Amino acid sequence: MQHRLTQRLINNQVLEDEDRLALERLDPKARYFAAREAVMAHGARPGGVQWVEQGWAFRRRRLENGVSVVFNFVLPGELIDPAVLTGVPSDHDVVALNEVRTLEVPVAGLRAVMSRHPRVSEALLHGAVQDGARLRDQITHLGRSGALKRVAFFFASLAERQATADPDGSGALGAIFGHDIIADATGLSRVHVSRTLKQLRAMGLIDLDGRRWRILDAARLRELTLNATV
Amino acid sequence: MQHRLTQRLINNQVLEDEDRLALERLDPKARYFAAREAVMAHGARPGGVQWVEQGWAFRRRRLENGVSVVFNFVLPGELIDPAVLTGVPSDHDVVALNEVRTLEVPVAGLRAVMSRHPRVSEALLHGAVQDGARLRDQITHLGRSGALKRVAFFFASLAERQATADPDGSGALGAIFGHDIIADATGLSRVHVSRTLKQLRAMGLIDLDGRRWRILDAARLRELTLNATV
DNA sequence: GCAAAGCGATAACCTGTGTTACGCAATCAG
DNA sequence: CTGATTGCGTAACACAGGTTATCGCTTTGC
Repeated sequence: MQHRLTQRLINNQVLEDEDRLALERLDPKARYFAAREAVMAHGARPGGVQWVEQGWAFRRRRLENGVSVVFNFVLPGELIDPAVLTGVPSDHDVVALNEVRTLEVPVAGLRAVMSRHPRVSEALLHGAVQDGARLRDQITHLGRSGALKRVAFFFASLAERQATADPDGSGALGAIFGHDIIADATGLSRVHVSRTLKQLRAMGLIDLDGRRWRILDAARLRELTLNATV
Repeated sequence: MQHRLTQRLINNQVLEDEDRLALERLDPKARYFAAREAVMAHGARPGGVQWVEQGWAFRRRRLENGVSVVFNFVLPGELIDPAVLTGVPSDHDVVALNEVRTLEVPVAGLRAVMSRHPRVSEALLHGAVQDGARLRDQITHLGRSGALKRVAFFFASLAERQATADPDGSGALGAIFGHDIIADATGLSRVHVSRTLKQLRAMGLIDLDGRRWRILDAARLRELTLNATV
């Protein structure tokens, strides 16, 4: 069976057939999580490498003061936490947004594949580098933009990522989440998120469709965003 | 010659002797940069992988509006930009803080070593994962802490990183930089950075020694910082 | 089916930080 | 040696966004 991890790694165009086969031969074990259940806990050092096969999750860190921060979302095909490959305990938890199915292989197994199939390592490195780029974008917005741009950025990157994972989409996001999560992802208060969402809705960029956010105009959302000089 | 990249990769404890030898056999070429000179430009897709051999650099992104953001510092032994290994153009530039010497090997050369020495890839993956962790810490502070904690965090992480790179240090930082860089790294205005530094100096945590910052109390700085629940 | 809890909207008020402006000292260019 | 530039300190003022509180609607638990 060709699962989502290989699909995604193949997208990065470094894998050859034999690499793919080796990954598939690992025969991963499925795990299921309900919405809001922790797929992996902060501080854990699990013995298996997991990736999302179906559903969405998000990365969150809880602080002593009860404050929490949301980093980004984990979409199908992405590793729950690349850090398990390095043996370092995780620095955040990963929480299921809706019903999530993951696949898991033993760390040792994947490492063995990596050592015999260097392109697999390379592909994982690509993933980690891409992750870094997304985090830098988030830092850029947290540091240097106001509420409207921050929330626009939040939705724009979500829309983009969903588009690559599921190109036929209609703009409705694949998960349901409330203001609190947007607040933690943008560094704003819940009240101010509410004010800002109202604005974005008035501008016709997003809308709430039942309990599900819908992206109405991804291009204009992206324009609102802070853009780097080329 | 054992250079800084191998030293650092060895610190991650994945490399064996043969890996180290392969890296050293690449026979890197030295390059020199003056303070404030760009080691690598945003948008570049260089043919060589560079790492810092001596001196300090920092990562910065300039935006259309003239605003700029500083991500973090590049210390000896660290890659200028892991993205060159993935062929993706760089999303920020890397600027020398003082006199910097880098070493460079052709991308193809390092990739060849990676494919024959899987532990080298693994070590690079470790580095990328560590980088991600640092970026998440920065996001945490930008999103959920005030000016004092942000600036404290800036100095605390600088102090820690310098301590691992150069454990015998006396608290004086290995580079000279002004308020503008602190402002871009913390997402504050220059004026408010000035106010905040005054506070931190009054608290006896840092001090200015000529034009060089000195960390007086790294432990208390770290305590001031936002800490994750374990 | 009802009470309780959760979530979103909105209002009033407060404050941390941005902005603008100016003065001073140190460094630099000629 | 001197004028220009750059970087830091400080003050006055403005405002974006935080905080607290209240209300209504929806969902959840029993």
